[in-house]
Amino acid sequence: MVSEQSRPALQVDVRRPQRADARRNFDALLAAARDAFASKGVDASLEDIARQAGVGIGTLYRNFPNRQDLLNAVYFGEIEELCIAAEKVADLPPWDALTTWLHRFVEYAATKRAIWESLNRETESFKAARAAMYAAGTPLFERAQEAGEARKDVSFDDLLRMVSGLTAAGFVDQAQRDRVLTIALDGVRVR
Amino acid sequence: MVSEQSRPALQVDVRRPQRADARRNFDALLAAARDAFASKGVDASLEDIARQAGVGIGTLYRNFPNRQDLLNAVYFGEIEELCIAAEKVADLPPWDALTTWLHRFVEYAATKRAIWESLNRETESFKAARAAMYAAGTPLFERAQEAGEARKDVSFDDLLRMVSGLTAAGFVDQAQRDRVLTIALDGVRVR
DNA sequence: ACTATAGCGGAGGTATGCCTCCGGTAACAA
DNA sequence: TTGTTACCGGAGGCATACCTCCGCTATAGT
Repeated sequence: MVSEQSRPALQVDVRRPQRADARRNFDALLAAARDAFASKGVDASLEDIARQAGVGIGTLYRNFPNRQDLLNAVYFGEIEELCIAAEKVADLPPWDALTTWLHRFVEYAATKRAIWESLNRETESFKAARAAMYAAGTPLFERAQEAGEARKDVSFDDLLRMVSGLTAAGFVDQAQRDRVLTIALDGVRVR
Repeated sequence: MVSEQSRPALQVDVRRPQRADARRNFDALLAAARDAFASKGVDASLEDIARQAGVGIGTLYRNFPNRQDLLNAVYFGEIEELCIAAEKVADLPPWDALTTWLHRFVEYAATKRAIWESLNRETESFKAARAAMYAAGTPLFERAQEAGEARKDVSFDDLLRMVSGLTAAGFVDQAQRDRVLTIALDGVRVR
């Protein structure tokens, strides 16, 4: 619905610190948080994350005053990558563009679980991020529909929830995840 | 793999108490636990469950000495219903039998989330329950495959994880859940 | 080299959940 | 009705997580 040309700001007010040691810690925290949220969901222990990052719990809370701030930082980062990825596939054929993007979605989104769990959250910031992601992906989907490749009785919301639901779930291995994803996407394709 | 004729025992050693008040509490606990595990996942608070059931925490622990016992009681009950449901659809046409069972799976399984989360658990009891469920569902799937209705490059494990993954996830409403499930199942159908 | 200060990190207060224990209550039999 | 005892339920000990506070450390500018 929102159709600005330059992607909407989607900025988080978490500033990267100035001093070198602080920046190292900041980045380590983000990386650890990304892993933790991905493997344990949004309720991962913050103390674990700090320990994993090799910093004290105090440092975590200085950079990210509460759980939500940390989650946002990771989450919005990934959403932004997804938006960029959507732009990059724009010149592929409709169906390829869509599936390529969705596969990138699966690869990139280390926080799959967190993304999924937060799909229903009603925070302002989450709604904004969701909107940005939808704004990026919807055109790809509509193009595939108009090209007669994707079913018209399916909404983009259906599709995205299906994909993220599947990818967030735990499969035996990556191969099975891909296989199942492909199967599910086949259901979306016009036969 | 196990192919006994009468469904394997799959019994939990949780005996329903004798006295009338005790039985009431026992049943209330099971019902509350079913709800809680469904809505909050396997990590739902046991104190909440007791409160919800209107009994003291002590009563909960007398009936189910630990979280696992309670989870098993709920979980195995549902698995058992699923096994019975599989027998009941045996005389439908192959594809209908399969999808009917899967839809029943979605309806019955109030503990969808718990079932899903436990799919990867390596407890003995979980492995047993999983085996029972697979033993019940696999014939339906193989029949659909042999009838040329279901793809042969998909395993029953793929299918079940796809379905339970989807149903465990949170959708906007039941209609969307059904819609997405149908789409995904279309991907399994031979075109 | 020196110093001001941004940044560190863990001790500890608060909250919440798990599970045990035991004094009291009420169901059921006689 | 009365006694036995199965059963109740919450207080409280233990563990864990959240988050704050503040004395110490190490960076970066001069």
